[in-house]
Amino acid sequence: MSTDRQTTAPTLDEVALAAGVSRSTASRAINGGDRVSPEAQAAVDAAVARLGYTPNRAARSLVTRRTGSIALVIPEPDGRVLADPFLAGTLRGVGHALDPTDLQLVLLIARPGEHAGRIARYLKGGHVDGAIIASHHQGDELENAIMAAHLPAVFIGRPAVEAESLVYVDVDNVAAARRATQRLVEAGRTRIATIAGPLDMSVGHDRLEGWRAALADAGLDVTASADGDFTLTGGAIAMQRLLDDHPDLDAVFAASDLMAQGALRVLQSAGRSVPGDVSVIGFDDLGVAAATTPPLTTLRNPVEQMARTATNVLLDELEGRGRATRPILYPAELVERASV
Amino acid sequence: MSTDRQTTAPTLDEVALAAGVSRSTASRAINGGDRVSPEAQAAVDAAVARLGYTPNRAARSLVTRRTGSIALVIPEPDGRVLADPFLAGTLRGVGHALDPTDLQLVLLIARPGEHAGRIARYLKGGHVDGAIIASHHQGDELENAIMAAHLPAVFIGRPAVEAESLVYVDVDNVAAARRATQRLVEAGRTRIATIAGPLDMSVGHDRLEGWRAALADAGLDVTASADGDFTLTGGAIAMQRLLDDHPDLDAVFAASDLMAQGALRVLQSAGRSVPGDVSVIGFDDLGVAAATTPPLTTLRNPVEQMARTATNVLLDELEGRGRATRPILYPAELVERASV
DNA sequence: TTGTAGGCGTTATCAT
DNA sequence: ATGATAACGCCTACAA
Repeated sequence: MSTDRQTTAPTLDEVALAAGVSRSTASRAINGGDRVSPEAQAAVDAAVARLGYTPNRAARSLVTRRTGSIALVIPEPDGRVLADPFLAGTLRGVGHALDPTDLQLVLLIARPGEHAGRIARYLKGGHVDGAIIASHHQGDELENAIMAAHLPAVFIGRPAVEAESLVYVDVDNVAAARRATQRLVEAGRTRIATIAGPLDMSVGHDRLEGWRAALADAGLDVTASADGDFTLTGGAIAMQRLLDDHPDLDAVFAASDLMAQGALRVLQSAGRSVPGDVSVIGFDDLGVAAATTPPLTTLRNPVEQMARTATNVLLDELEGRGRATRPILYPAELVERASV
Repeated sequence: MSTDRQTTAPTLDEVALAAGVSRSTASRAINGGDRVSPEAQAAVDAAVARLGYTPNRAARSLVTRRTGSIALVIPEPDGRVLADPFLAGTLRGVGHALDPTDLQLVLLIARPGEHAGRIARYLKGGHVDGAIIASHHQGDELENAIMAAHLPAVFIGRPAVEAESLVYVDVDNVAAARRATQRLVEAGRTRIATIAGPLDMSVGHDRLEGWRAALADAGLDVTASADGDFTLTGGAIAMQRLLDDHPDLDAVFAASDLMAQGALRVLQSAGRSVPGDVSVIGFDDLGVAAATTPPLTTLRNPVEQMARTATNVLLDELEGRGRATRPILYPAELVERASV
């Protein structure tokens, strides 16, 4: 009846011994308990509890050829995304979806200024069972790496390279941007500008397209656009440029709240009141929109939801429950505040 | 000379075969190359490159008894931290410090409403070689779990339970808060309130203490304090309460920029101008301080730096390079903007 | 310097 | 239902 601390972690053998069964039976009892007598099962359970046994992941992984972990890839070369509330939501979503799973989340972040080569190599190295790619740019080679490695993966945001085998979850950016712009039209605005996102990302591209489509529908001019980089400063610079080139603009659709916030400041110092002189609509509603002056009317980006779905899709594939073949698109709802 | 794709990853055996050496020699060549002839080394290197060999982590881990991964623990029960730029900086810092290491970062996030039990269990399970604990509350049991498991770990932020064996990196919160408050005194303010952080976290506690100390030094009143939860809303609520209880206040030190921002809004709607009627100082300077109206004077929180240091300290211990025994404290510099 | 042999802790196959 | 036994891929004495 000694209670002395084992210095090394208990092994399956010790559990088996303590339970009075063979190692194989113990193993079965621990994994699902198929073809195990109730008594054996109970004995093993007790032994496990008493010894505080946890299976050795490495050993298990070696034979099952499963690592028990999936990667969350953030190939942002300049670390920008990390400062974005987008990442927080993504992380939370993935984390929650993984909770019941006992799968580990391995975070892969690109170094600043680095191309995604190292990450691609890692992914191909078989270190993870699957991957979720969170934000990525044209030309980062991730798609090819994933296809070459036959690694189960799902993208959050439409990949730059479209291919049958690449599954993704995304916001319906075109429709959302269109809706936002329509809202501006409904408000009686006629000279509607946009601050677009980076054009090497599908988000940037799609939101710009939605804006264009809505203006085309309304028969309005589609020349007033400038692109930012999803940061506050980028938004401010773009706004300034728009103001210079189109001093008569009366509305702005910004592809992110952060950029909208930058725009707000520039408009303010230019003496334009919002929404008096100029209406502004942002995108995301991840915290900053409610905190600006005036609070931003915006589109709610269901990041967390998307991340959860992406993870579940990946899990389905890992469990052999089949794989999604079509993209999954979420709508982004309009949130009315005070900037229109 | 066939170039056909292997469907399974190459093993050490195949590398050895291709290089014309034994498995052990190949192994040595791959791990540091000690006691390997130049020719053998070259042959192995070539084989590795040609085959695209990557050591199987599980197999290696099984024999070395090292997992090759460390955990970043975020035991925030309500997911709040995730929305905070603090996490972004921490992540970046840890990530960078890990770059040259080929150690994996495993992210452990508490589920909402959950106590840290599951995480403690995971840590004790020997799944990681070490841990960095990012933000934690009194009573989350992490300290005990870590001490019991003899797991190398470094806290970012002073742990609630103080113990010799618990090493941590932190901002010198007391000194910083004191400096901020002094600045307010220097500006001629005499009725200086504070919006404190959560008091079950050492940060909250320490910054409050700094504020008290400075006021005591100046012989001023120390009754005007209310605590928030590091969120914008929490800051706003606290500010309102302060205004109700101490309508004559002329300065506020908020323990975070987010809370300061909330305070700013309440002050504004109460018709108090900043910095005309009331001076405000925040804490963190992680993006929001520069974006408020007016821009916040604040204390720069060197999160990324801290995270990097914490990681390096952990790495030192893992490499047997000894362990830090005393806490490492960083100063937080005052950043002058326009709210004082 | 090199190779041989044994073992790390699990799971999986196959008799029993 | 149970229990030997053989991998899984790698590292590391130890012997040559």
